[in-house]
Amino acid sequence: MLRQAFFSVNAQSVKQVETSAQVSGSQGKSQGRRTTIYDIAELAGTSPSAVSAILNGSWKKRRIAETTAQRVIDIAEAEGYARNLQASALRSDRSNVIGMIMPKYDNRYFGAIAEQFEAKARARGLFPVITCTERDPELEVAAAREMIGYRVDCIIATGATDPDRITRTAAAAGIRTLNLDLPGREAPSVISDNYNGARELALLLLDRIGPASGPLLFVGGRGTDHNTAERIRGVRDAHEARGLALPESHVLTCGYASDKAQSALDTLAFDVPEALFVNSTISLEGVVRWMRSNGQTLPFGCFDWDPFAALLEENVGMVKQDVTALVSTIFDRLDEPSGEADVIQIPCILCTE
Amino acid sequence: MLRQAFFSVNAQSVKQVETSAQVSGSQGKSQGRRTTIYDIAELAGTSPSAVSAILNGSWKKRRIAETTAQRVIDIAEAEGYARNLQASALRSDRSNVIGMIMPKYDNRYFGAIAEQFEAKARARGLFPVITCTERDPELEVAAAREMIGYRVDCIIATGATDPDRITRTAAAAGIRTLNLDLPGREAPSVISDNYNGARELALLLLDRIGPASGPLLFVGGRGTDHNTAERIRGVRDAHEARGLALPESHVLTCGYASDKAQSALDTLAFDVPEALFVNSTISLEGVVRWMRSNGQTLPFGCFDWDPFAALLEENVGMVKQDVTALVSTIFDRLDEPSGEADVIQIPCILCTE
DNA sequence: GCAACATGCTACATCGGTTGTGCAATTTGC
DNA sequence: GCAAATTGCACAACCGATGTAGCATGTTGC
Repeated sequence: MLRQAFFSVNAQSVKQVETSAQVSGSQGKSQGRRTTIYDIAELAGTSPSAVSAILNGSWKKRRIAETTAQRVIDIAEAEGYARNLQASALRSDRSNVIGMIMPKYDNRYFGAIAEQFEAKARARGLFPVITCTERDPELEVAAAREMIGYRVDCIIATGATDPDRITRTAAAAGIRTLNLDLPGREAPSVISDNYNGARELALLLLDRIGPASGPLLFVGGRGTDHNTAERIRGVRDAHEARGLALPESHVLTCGYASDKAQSALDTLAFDVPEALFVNSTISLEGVVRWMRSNGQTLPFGCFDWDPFAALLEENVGMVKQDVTALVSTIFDRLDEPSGEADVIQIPCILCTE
Repeated sequence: MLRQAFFSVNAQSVKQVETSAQVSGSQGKSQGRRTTIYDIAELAGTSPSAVSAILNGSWKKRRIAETTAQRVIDIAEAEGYARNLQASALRSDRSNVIGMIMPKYDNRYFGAIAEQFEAKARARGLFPVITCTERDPELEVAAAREMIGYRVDCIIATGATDPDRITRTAAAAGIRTLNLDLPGREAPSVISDNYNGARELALLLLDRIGPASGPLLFVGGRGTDHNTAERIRGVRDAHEARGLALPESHVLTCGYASDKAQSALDTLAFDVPEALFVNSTISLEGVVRWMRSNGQTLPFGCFDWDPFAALLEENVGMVKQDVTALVSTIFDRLDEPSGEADVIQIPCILCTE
């Protein structure tokens, strides 16, 4: 690790910059003291309540003269005023913050959800706050509690291990929750149609390896997880549709970590089947590492899409979840009267080639 | 899209659940009214200030009897009390929130930064808030302003297009900023050693295609971006070290979008060089799509690592940025006395195989 | 010329905590 | 047995914004 002045000293392609203009430390001329409506009121010769009304836009209906408003707005601008949202939220009991609890950031699916959630939240004038809980149920509740402490308007629990616990915790403070990706029983949910997505992909795989090749190997996910269960059901029904059975031994729900998938395959007690159904891109990492280190090349399909995994030669197809539809549907449900705790399922997109 | 009661009706592998226990809507028995220290004080027969001290841990130095403390704690527990952090932060002027501004979530580098940032922040008792600004300078400042409104203790600007603008905006409110991944002039920065990472990878590529093969083609990134400039410098010096020149025509700084990379290659005015230096995994997506659709297979190296891209047959090497070191160094700098606006560079890891 | 009304603003209580100050009640010192 | 010290807590003044209630002016109606 090397430490140096701004722009490496030996940088030739980068213009050397004058250091005279540097602000020392983080203090500008306005030292620490943040401007409040009281400061502005004094400067403008009005009352704090007028300033408040003017700066939060409610001044028209409070009959404040346009000239006063403009004067205050100009001063606020000049002083670099930023409303203290804590104080505002405390008083008005509306934080305008919407929280999302997210298991991981290590795949495109959750990344896309995060980005679209933020964009849609901002479009509604809400401030999005995402927090990642590493699939740890304790951390999920802790994060929910923290968000409750900030009095967020709503919490969206994405892929939560125990969504109902989050719902109950939040409900105790009068805060709504919605479930995304994994369903809960006590709050409205929006998830993918895991069953049909998995069924289609399994059929594709089975037809690729031909009728005499026996069952697929299902790798990854948690057996207790609703989506994994639905996907297994889809894969099983696909086998049935082709006159095959999927034995229990061929379902390796070894969790979501890639190492787990790799070691599950390493310690397989029977001959490796002719194709694999992989239950997440993370598991797929382990699967491909295993294939590479064993010189195997087995065709696989994967539930979840990744641009580079899609280009691997062994790839037969990937199920892409419809993130745009998922996120916009969850926002639609925000507007529901505080609706029923039912589940909306969104069809997936099968990407072949 | 289909809508149905919890757990699909035709689900066979999933236990049917009794619906009697369902909470209707989001209201539990405790309807909306959140418990405050005043409620608890009344229940415990003490004063609100005692409750406050007990529940925020400062009760020992306020000499409050252990028995009283335990009684209050038990009541708080039973009532499901959650401290109003807005009020708390408002009064104490410490929000315990640390903000991060992030350009995208669509690659492993930023995903890993986000996860490690959150973990480290929580380990310090801070609440991490990340917001993604889609590489839009306006959105960056808007997000910073919003965080300032919430009086975050510090803002970390990751890969910011205009970090100094963020620093100045925050400084006006007395809030510190730090720069990660891309350096700024007015706040402490921690970035990767882009020059040496790029140089090493370029040497690897040049040696792979042999001495007579001419220059590489550099694809992706923004020319104005410090890291891209440093990487170009590294690539250029690598050429020089092998007695080659890197002509301007061979530097395609077409931005970070994958489509841009693809179309830049499609409209190339000269013969494609024998190997590519790709400046991000996102650009690499476009590059690989272009190769696939043109039947080309060119060896490439990429600055930034992706587990599946690493497994593509054309891959020669990937530069993995040391996220653990980057994030822990940025947290170290948080503790500096409010230090100099200098840049610390972290070496990268070259992944071949 | 005076009531009635509109206009443009101010005063003040409030949201839920935090914290310096102070004061009884109890314990200790001698 | 009385002063000094300690223990255990309550009071009240905030933090910054919001919104209701109200109070001066000026304007209109007749």
